[in-house]
Amino acid sequence: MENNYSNYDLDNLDIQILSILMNDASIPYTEIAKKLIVSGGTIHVRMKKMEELGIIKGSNLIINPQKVGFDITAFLGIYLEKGSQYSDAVSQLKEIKEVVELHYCTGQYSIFAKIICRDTVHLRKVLNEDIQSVQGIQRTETIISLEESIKRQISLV
Amino acid sequence: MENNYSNYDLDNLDIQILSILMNDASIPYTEIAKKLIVSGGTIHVRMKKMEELGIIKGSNLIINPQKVGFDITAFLGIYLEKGSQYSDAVSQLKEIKEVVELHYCTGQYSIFAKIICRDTVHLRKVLNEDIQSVQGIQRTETIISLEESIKRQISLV
DNA sequence: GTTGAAAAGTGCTGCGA
DNA sequence: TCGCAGCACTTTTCAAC
Repeated sequence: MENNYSNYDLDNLDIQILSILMNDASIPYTEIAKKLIVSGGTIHVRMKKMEELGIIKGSNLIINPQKVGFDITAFLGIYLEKGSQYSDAVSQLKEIKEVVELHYCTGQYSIFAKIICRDTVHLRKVLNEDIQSVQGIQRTETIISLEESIKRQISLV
Repeated sequence: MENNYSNYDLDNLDIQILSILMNDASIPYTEIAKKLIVSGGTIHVRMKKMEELGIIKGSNLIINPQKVGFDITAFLGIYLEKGSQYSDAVSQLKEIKEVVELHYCTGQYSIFAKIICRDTVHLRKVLNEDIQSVQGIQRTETIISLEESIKRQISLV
């Protein structure tokens, strides 16, 4: 695994290419090339470089979870019995497919998770059965999202 | 804007196409067609249908924020003076580029936000200057992520 | 709704500057 | 290191099933 950190030597062109593709990965290289006034080959070389450096981790399709029947987003603050149980708890939480994001945190919670469920019945099942059976968890606090008003990537410029 | 909700009549083929592309949007239709034993044209028709229905919201390039110099992820619980100030606060928070996710919530916080910053200096500037200048905010609680252990999409199957 | 193949457009590679 | 041109591949379209 490559080391994290470091800005490398991303120049302005690299940043602009990323900025465009971060919002829509389906834009063709030739169009980006026209917009930035370089050749398509240059875009290709830059992208390849950034892929090799691990700056680009891939691409994914964004779907509307509500439209495929997943209607509830919740955040879960998790208190662990002991901090040392973190990695154990994580590997158990990874098995729960509804957990889409998980952070090791400062502050009141040891672990902070984002989960997406179909409906209230589904959420209750995940909270009461799946989460509660993870060893090392003392107790949890649930915050339910009633509306996701912003969802975007960081702005590089 | 199309109405949200409803499962539509996504059949098994639609679900499987989405499942593949959600993890890697660069896989060619022809390859998906081979895997699911249908023609490339069918994949194309299904994708077009799902795009028109608003199920697919686009695609994006996943970048490693640390490698482009964004090293700190934080969650922000925001208390509003009055609940009625929500939409006003949201439009002001939208202007802060470091805010990448924002939810209207139940529970102790009115608003829950995710922000990504370059370093501690940058974070302090966002918290003390940008967030504090938003009208209607009473106080905030900050949770800093020391490690993102899981980051994925929902599993449709 | 699906298929298969033709047409159009894009990505990739090597040579030259 | 960058740009250009040719080849391979993909997406898109469409007539036929």
